[in-house]
Amino acid sequence: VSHEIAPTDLFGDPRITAMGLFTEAFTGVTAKLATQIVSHKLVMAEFEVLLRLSRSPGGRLRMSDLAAQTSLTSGITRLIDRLERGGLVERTACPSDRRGLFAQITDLGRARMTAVLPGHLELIETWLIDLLEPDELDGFLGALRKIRDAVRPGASAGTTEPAPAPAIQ
Amino acid sequence: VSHEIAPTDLFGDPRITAMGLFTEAFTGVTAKLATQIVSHKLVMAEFEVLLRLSRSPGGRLRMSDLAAQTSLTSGITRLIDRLERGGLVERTACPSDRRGLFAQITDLGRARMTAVLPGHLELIETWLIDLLEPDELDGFLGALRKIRDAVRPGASAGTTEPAPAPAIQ
DNA sequence: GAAGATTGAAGACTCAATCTTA
DNA sequence: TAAGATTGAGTCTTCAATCTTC
Repeated sequence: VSHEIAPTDLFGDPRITAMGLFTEAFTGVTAKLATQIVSHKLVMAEFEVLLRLSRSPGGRLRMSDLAAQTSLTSGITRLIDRLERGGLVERTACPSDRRGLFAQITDLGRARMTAVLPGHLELIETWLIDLLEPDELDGFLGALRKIRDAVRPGASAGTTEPAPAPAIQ
Repeated sequence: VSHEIAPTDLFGDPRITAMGLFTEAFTGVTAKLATQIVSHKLVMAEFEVLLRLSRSPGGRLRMSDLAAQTSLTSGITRLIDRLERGGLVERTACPSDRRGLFAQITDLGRARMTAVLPGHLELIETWLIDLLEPDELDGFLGALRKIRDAVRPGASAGTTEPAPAPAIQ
């Protein structure tokens, strides 16, 4: 990109700058959202789980599906423990496979989400949507989709389409 | 299936989808980078600290500056403890203010970074740069810069004047 | 009193081992 | 034997309290 930078200057590489921008923008927005979520007695990971359950048919998902979809690779058991202790989710048996368990959102859980979401959406609007011109936003989301599809093949199932593809790696 | 979404459907709001895309893309890229960093006996936060030290004049920064710049709000002391135990950084006194301490990268620390960075840069190229067309990348980085400047005023030190802090959270 | 940094305690995450069921 | 889920041990993070220096 730039001819003025010596090829041995690893630390000043523009790719580092690009990734740094990605990190600072994302963690900055996330910090805004986290503050509001915490004010409703939830942490980010709990909010994420409740949101996915809210959007799932029947308000429930298998523990293993939650583990695959969220960033929590192995901590999902104790996260559901905490939510269950607070009455926001319930564990229910899976009839077709007795190894499996559903995490099911409760009425209290839905009420909590209904309380959190309006403010949450406003913050997304303020710190993401409103900062960009309409076509700039389109380009931004298009780029994110390309990246997401590349780094997380098969992850487009839970967000827009209810069709759950069997996870193949 | 294309039908209108009811205005009261909080859970299906497109703003949720936009933020979800942001999250999945970022965490997906980060996961790729983390794997390579771990293979060099570092974790992401340690790599971040060493990178900042590498890019700083004299290879050193105040503990408080590191705490402010990274996502570690209060854990910087123990992170430097670990790096110092591994011989990658050293604590040195700050002559002008005896309350302060510098974290200084060692030769061993620089060598470690020199070993990690080429592969790191390749991964950024593969999972971020190469996925986008040149002008698409420009637009993407421009959008990230706008967002970063809004959510982290003052983080773009040296480029432009720091923006005034927003009045409300 | 306030800022820079460290410490202890509590909570959360990760990894491997374990248990049950397919 | 493999998959879904839980558990225990160790590590890391967070929060408030503390100590030193400004």
